[in-house]
Amino acid sequence: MHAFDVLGDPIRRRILEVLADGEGSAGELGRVIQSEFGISQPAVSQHLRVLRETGFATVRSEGVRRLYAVNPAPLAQADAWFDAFRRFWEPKLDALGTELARGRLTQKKDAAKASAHDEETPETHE
Amino acid sequence: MHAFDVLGDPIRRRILEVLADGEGSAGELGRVIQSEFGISQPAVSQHLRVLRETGFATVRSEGVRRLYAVNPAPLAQADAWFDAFRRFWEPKLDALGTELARGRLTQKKDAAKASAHDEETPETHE
DNA sequence: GGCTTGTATAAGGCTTGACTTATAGAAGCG
DNA sequence: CGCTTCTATAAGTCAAGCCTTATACAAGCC
Repeated sequence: MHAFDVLGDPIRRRILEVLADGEGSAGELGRVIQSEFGISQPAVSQHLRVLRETGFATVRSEGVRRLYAVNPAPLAQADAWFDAFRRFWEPKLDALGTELARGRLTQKKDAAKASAHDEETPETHE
Repeated sequence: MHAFDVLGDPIRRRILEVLADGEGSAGELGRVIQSEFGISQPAVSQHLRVLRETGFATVRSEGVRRLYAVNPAPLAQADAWFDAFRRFWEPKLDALGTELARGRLTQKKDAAKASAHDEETPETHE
């Protein structure tokens, strides 16, 4: 599943937005999402699975709870697709400034580490 | 159709990438896409329709040709979704610098104009 | 151990969207 | 005009993904 397919689902986007405020248990997320979208607990759990398996979220167990958190690397990678188009709407910045603003220089290693997951170039075309 | 659903398709992403190098006719695009993905001419035309109808591409007729070009506004808007997560991978910039880098200040009017299209808040949640 | 709470998986139905082939429409040329 | 080129639309098939209900599993408590 490509990154943009993952982000194509409004429920998964919402889950990530909630997680952006800090980690949360499956139950907490479930209550928020169920109240907002009116879907069942298993449906939420299935979305969490997708986020896990595609690397957009990480989990850790704490007692009976499962605590989810945002994993930034795949998000940063998806966002990088827009690089080819930024010149259409961003004011000119010198190259170094742009790199700094984009975080490419300081985050290269992190991106490499985190993308050890998969989804690198799964299809024919990326 | 949400922006990320549009971008979820690898063929549509590829079309936009090709168009990033400048406008091209449906036929030129068709030849590239067909050779790369092995799909039919109508399939390409249908993808072009989606890009047109969602505002990601514009068309103008020139004789018998139909010339497509990138329309940056919806792309910029889709990219803006990542704003909530940039702090995870971007180095700190003072607020003004960030706004400049993002192009929000100088492009606000363009974004407003172009989003007259639709897709603003089509579903219950955005 | 048995109950309760928290979470995940299984199985099946339904919808959506992307493809195909066939065909239509529009512009230019002889 | 009739033919060719370029592009779009129509209709139908098929697969993928998201949902539901039912159920399983895991941890803590009595």
